[in-house]
Amino acid sequence: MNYWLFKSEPTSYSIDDLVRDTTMRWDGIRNYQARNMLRDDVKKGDKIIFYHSSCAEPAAVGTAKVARAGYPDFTAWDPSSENPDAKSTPEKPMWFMVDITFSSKFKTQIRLKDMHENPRLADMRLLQKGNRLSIFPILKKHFETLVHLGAQ
DNA sequence: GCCAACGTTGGC
DNA sequence: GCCAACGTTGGC
Repeated sequence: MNYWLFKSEPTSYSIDDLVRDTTMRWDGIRNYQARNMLRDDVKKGDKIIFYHSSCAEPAAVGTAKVARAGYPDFTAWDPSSENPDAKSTPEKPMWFMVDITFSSKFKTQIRLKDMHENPRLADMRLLQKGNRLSIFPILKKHFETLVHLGAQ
């Protein structure tokens, strides 16, 4: 069992969209580090912190779980998709995606600035300088701390 | 393999 | 809108 943090811009896809959809495809990732994790490391049943980025109040807003482990991101070879990439083909897929399912929406969202003030979260990758990956692993204690704070 | 130019992310 | 911190591209 691994734990992850997934970033999403709420104007594109928010926790409320996930509440509505229940399950969604996490597609369109076009970064090799993130791709490698989606392909090799994100497993069914893994737990996810859903995080809103690039918005007025960046914050962890809920949890989800992996419904389907990595499989080829077919939006890459669909020219009409939002993130087409002609270098990826059905025969040789270059990009991967996973499916995630809604688990919970936090009673209180945990703002980025609050995370910075919590010593238990100090070593979380989200808070490291220069972090720009859209998904990355976190520790169990990070997940549990965020869930605990979100329930208050 | 090096590195400059460029593009993107994301907090502020 | 600004800017730091990347990642990617492409000439050499």
